[in-house]
Amino acid sequence: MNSRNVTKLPGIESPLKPAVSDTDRLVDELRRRIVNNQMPPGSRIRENELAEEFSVSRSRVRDAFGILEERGLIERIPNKGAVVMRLEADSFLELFDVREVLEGLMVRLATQNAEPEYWDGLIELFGDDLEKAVAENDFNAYMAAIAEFRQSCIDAAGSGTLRGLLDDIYDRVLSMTRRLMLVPGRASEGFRQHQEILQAMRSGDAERAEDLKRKNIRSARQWFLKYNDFLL
Amino acid sequence: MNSRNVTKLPGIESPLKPAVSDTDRLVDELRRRIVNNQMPPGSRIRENELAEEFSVSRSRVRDAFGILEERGLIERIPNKGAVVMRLEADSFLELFDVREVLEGLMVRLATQNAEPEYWDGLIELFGDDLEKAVAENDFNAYMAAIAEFRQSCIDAAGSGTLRGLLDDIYDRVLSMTRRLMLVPGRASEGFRQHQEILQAMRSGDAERAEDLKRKNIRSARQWFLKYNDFLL
DNA sequence: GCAAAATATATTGTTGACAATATTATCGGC
DNA sequence: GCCGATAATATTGTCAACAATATATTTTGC
Repeated sequence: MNSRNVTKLPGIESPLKPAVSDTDRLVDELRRRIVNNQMPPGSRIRENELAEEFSVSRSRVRDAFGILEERGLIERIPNKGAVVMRLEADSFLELFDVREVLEGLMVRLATQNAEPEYWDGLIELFGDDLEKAVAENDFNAYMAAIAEFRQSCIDAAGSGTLRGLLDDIYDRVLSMTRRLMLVPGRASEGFRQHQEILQAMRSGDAERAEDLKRKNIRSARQWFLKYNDFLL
Repeated sequence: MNSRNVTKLPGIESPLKPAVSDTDRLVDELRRRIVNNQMPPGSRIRENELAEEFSVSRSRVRDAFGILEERGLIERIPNKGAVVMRLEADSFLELFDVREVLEGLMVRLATQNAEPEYWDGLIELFGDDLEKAVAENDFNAYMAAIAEFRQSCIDAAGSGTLRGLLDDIYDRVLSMTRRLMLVPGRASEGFRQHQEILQAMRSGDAERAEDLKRKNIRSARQWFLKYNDFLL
């Protein structure tokens, strides 16, 4: 798969990407800013500003915008400019739907492809310490654990096609995931669900793991629906 | 088929944007040629040739290439050029996997959202006449029916996000779908499966429809696996 | 003073020229 | 004739100037 779809997890540097063009660097940095809410939805982005800031020609910025647009991270209005994509509640619900089936597929394939011991590290990670951290509202620790779970699953699933789709979706929903974590009770529920999923994966029950993962996303969807007035 | 913003906001295909740019026209035409095998996988595509043929500047061709690359239809090797993406057996299997869950989601949502009578037209289409046509190897009629089934489902599902994903995948697998139809027995099996799915949808059983659709793709995957020496 | 027209500024869209790189053709040496 | 080096050609990559469009400001008429 093309190099552009490689998504860097926050904080993790991907070492296997030597040949990065100016455009790629721009895409990466802009993506980072968008998913970190440094450029909140609706922000206007001017080609000249970025070209100057990164000391590249405006053409490169333009190319980067094209890619970001195709990924659904920004919106370009002809002759007016580019703004960070603003998601409505409807779009989030749609994204939950596709996440449900795609992440379900992810854990199913991962379970089928990996040896049971592959999951021991994650099972330990999702242990008592993290449970305590979640109870004490240490969201950074939980987010990091979730990210590692996700990455391990994608790696084990071994499908570049799936990885590309999930990475795209991840970028679009990351900020919402973080906000959803603040809803009282959601984090601890999500934690327990991940424990269950990991048990199913460890025991090699791919069908059950898929089903549990789907339930996991569905419940997240429920929480979102209930609190979307506060979340959006 | 408004090409560019496939994964954009859900809802109305903006009728107020007939503003098709040169780039959009190029993307559409190249997409057409690729999925119709007029430009078979591996074909080299030169920027200058296309620029001249369509009487546009090379920059537009370049922009179009960027979009096609992001959609996985072409591959660009730096300083070497662009070639129509060549899919290996592995990639096809990966695509079957994601099709399984995404098309399953498609029929589930469609069943939930549409009135039962919505499917009467399709049920009639998948009737005795088409069965006879399939038996007599009239693949054009069958392909057209499949396309209509697909389009009706996507419309009923009403998810712009899902539509975007499915459209991308469709482009990548269309030529394979056509070839798979030639395998003796596959077309008639697919026909029966679609009849079953439609029955489930008509009766409002979304879960069953989803399950049947997933089985449908899985069986297509089996046929592909068995005959991939002839198909690739 | 206000509204509409006219002007000025800022921003995006497009192009052709030029640079960098890869591919092909040519040429000598053996 | 074959092989490697070198020149010629073709193709892609980059840029900066210019055009088109939208936005902000000023002017004008009443």
